Amino acid sequence: MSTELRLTPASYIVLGVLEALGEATPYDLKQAVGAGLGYFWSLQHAQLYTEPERLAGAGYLSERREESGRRRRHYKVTAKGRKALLAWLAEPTAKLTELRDLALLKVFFGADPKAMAAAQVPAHEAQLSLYEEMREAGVEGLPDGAQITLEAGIEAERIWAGFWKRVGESN
Amino acid sequence: MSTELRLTPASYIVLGVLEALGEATPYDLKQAVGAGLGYFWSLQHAQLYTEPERLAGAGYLSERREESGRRRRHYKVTAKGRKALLAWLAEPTAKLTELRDLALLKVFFGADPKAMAAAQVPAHEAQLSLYEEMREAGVEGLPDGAQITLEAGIEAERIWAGFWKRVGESN
DNA sequence: ACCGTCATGTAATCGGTTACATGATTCT
DNA sequence: AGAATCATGTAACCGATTACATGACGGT
Repeated sequence: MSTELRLTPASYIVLGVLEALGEATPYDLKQAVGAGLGYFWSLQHAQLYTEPERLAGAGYLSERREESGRRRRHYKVTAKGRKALLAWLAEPTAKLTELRDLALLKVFFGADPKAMAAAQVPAHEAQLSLYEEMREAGVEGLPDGAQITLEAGIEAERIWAGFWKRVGESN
Repeated sequence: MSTELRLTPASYIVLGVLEALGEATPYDLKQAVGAGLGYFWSLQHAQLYTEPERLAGAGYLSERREESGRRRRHYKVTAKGRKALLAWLAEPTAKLTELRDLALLKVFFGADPKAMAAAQVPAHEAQLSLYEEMREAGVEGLPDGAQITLEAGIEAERIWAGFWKRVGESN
């Protein structure tokens, strides 16, 4: 049965969110991802339809389809899916993320750093404010992982705002 | 003639490197990318064969093929290519890069932060050392853009090393 | 001569994105 | 009732990755 398939980060996002929600439709996933995770790892909404389908086909999810009306698909993590998720979570990674920052790429190839800074500073500051508000709003309720992730996001935005500010001010 | 085509970051990397090198084979590109840029935005070597082909097909590059021996392909930026590159460079971007960090993703979904920190701290510190050595080695020679990018890399690694260290030490 | 590594490419696959489309709801 | 928005999905394309393969070259 089990069609072999490669599990990508998107796969684990679906598994992880679904595990937290219990049972959900692609639209539920979209809402859940958009509520937080999506800020640092977003997915196209279409992928929240195709990825569960892939996973269900390989036995990581079970699918239940409504009989009437919208015939929505509801997915749930199976034992196999849960096992895969937990195995992935249990394995720490030493992998480093590449920056892949478009603004930096342009500067690397000779774009005017000052002009880039002028565009980047406000953008990073806005994102920083947003994250800080999120922290205020949900101080207690957040699960540990989400809390740590949010802190990471705040630090990152703070750094980049500062970095570009300095670039913009350098003589 | 001009087949329309979307220019991706990979396209601009090829254009940018090629503009700096004058004329080059895919292997030259690979070497050039690996020498620096690749640390923050890497490409598969196969893409350094297919992407120039795409670009040449649309008139952004000219192609010259060796008659004898290896029949290597040599590419050069055309006027059209140069124009596209410059237009891209001239347009500052306010786009923010998502973190998309695998370690953070796992922690978000419940992986043990301490264990993750234990794997991430040394990795980030090693990368930091590497960048600092690069800075020592090439203090004067680097073009401005590369210099700024390197500084950004150093800051980023410093932050992340510190971040994970704190995560690992928190009680 | 042989072997390992560097160099050079092609083929096949597929995840992810973009575009297209229609069904429900809610609000005025 | 009509418009706007939210919800839900499918289809097609394609950039990027993976896998496969062979050629040249330097050293022993």
